[in-house]
Amino acid sequence: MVTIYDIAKRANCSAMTVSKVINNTGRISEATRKRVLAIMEEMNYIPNSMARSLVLNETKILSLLITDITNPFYTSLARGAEDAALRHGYKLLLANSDENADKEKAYIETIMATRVDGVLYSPTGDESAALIERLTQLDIPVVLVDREVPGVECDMVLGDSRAGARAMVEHLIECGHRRIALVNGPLHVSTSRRRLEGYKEALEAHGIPLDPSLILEADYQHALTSTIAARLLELEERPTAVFAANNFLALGTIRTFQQQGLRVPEDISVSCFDELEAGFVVDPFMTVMAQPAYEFGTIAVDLLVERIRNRDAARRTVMLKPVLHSRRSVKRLR
Amino acid sequence: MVTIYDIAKRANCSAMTVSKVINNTGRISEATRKRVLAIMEEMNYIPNSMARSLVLNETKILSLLITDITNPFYTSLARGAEDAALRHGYKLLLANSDENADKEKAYIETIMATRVDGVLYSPTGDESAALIERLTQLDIPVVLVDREVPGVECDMVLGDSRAGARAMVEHLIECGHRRIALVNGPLHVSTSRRRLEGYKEALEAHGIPLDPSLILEADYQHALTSTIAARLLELEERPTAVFAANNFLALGTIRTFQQQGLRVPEDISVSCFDELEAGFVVDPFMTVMAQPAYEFGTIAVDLLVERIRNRDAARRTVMLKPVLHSRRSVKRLR
DNA sequence: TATGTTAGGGTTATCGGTAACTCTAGCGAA
DNA sequence: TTCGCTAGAGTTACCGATAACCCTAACATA
Repeated sequence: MVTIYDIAKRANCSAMTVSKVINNTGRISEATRKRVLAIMEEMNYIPNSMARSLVLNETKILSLLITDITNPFYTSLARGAEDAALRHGYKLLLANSDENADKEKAYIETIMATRVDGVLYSPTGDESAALIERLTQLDIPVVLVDREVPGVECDMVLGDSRAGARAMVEHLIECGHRRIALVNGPLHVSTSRRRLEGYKEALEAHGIPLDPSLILEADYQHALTSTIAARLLELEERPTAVFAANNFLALGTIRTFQQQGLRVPEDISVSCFDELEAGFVVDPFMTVMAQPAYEFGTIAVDLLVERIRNRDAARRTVMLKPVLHSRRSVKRLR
Repeated sequence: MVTIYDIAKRANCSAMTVSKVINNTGRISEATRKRVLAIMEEMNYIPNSMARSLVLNETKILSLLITDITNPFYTSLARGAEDAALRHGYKLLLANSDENADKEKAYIETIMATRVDGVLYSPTGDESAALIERLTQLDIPVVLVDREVPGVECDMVLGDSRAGARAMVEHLIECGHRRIALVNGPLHVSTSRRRLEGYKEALEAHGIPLDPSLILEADYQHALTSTIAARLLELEERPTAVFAANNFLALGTIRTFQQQGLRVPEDISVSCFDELEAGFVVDPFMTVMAQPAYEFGTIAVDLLVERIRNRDAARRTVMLKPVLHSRRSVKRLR
């Protein structure tokens, strides 16, 4: 591989001169500059960013750690983050923890070893606190995305899960539903807790008593949802509507219902947090509380870059409002 | 940031000893090993992978450059690649060219500067040949994924676009369609060319004359599809079925038809290459020629890792068979 | 007793680049 | 003529880690 020393030799100058040409620093005569540039071109020189980072103590790399790369919410977020990072002159290193704490830990280790300049972090749960702590100890700026972690202080970009959930459940109530189930994510994830809060608030505001048998907890990925959702069908008094805490939970729920011979929304209504199909599907079916995923990414990167520039600035939290899209999966009763 | 020198000082030994403990090389007494390990833990030591890579001339990073991170085909592929890379002890650096040659070039530059050990590369088109050439010149192993490039020799993992397209069009013919349109991707992408071939083969095999007005060319992303698909509706004799060369083209086509008041499949049938909805959608609608995207990723990484280990091995091409999923978007005539 | 071997470690150079400083010729001002 | 300045370079040390080699005490062997 060609180095600046090879260039220097051929150009009859020192490596420092080549470095100065590359970085446009110092005083270099026009003639020398052109000669060096020509030789760099000719020899197909590619700078070694590791050597550079080693001495500059800066990589110009940001890391984005998400929990599910197959979820459109996170891919949109990633695209937003990528676009923003490029705008700021950073590269984006994407990592996917798959909602798995071990994978997450391994990735954090890699991220630290890579000496990235900052991390966009969607933690798998409250136990991620220790990992965030380590990043902070190493003085690596962190912006939490989508999920917060109790006891951890840092910049965050969050959706308003509580208000969103409440609005969705109130929508169901307005559609005439009173027996409304919640298929929630695991409670060690902040979004699940907030969505549960919103659910409870809505019921209470409308004088509907809380029935614990209508509240289920699954994981945020595909696997277990069906067996869990099936419990709703075994209840003496079935719910008329289900609110799922994310898109994949809704999908699993609907599949379960269909396997049991129920039609959605004729027999039972289903709605969820996060967009599910739009953009992917011919005729969007699901009533959702959509989040501006792309903006999650861009805003988080903006915060992160500012934080890198100024580590002492006040901590900020940006709260993004979700939007209700009323579609066909919810039936209006009577 | 803590270095091995800091550890060494505290442990009363040389940096080399610390390095040996970390890498399990050389001879170190059990007592010293434990002492060093304890101090590393205590001081929160994180190795600097750049310094390491610099001297070892190896990064243990693979790069995956795809053209559209919002397309489920590529996210599945990415997950496969990630899993396989982790299995082999590599990290995966994900980059998204967005079907944009400039972005692609910039990413290739970054990839080279990062000195990754290998590249999984889905090129934006035939013009990518020059970029691949540069990678090869720098002796960076490349595996092409999904798309080949004329004149470029390297390992490849491809889908059988020709056979898949032919089988799909023959399926349409069996369903009674004879006037079948092709909404194709740009012809500077190899998959478009192969799908066009398959389309022609199928027609010819069944004695159906080729009508050039039924062959359209759009880009593989969302933007222009609608205006292009609209042309089909202006024809004197409309097609009864459309075969779209990828999932997003199909989506744009269907949207266009619906905006014009046509129903799919009652008024016109639509099918496409690549899975569109499965996994994302309640009730998959589209008849598709699905590709094993996840396997594209794992196999490509396997090839790449083998290539890294043995640069002189014979070049290999793996061809993956697509599978027809017949669903509701295609109507059986008569 | 002399020599060889080995465990357990240390020295030094190097990877590719950059910061901070130094050097020198040529020119202008005093 | 002498001093000082400046344009246009070059020197040196260092970033953090590792390879390759070197060193020494202790013990075994001839």
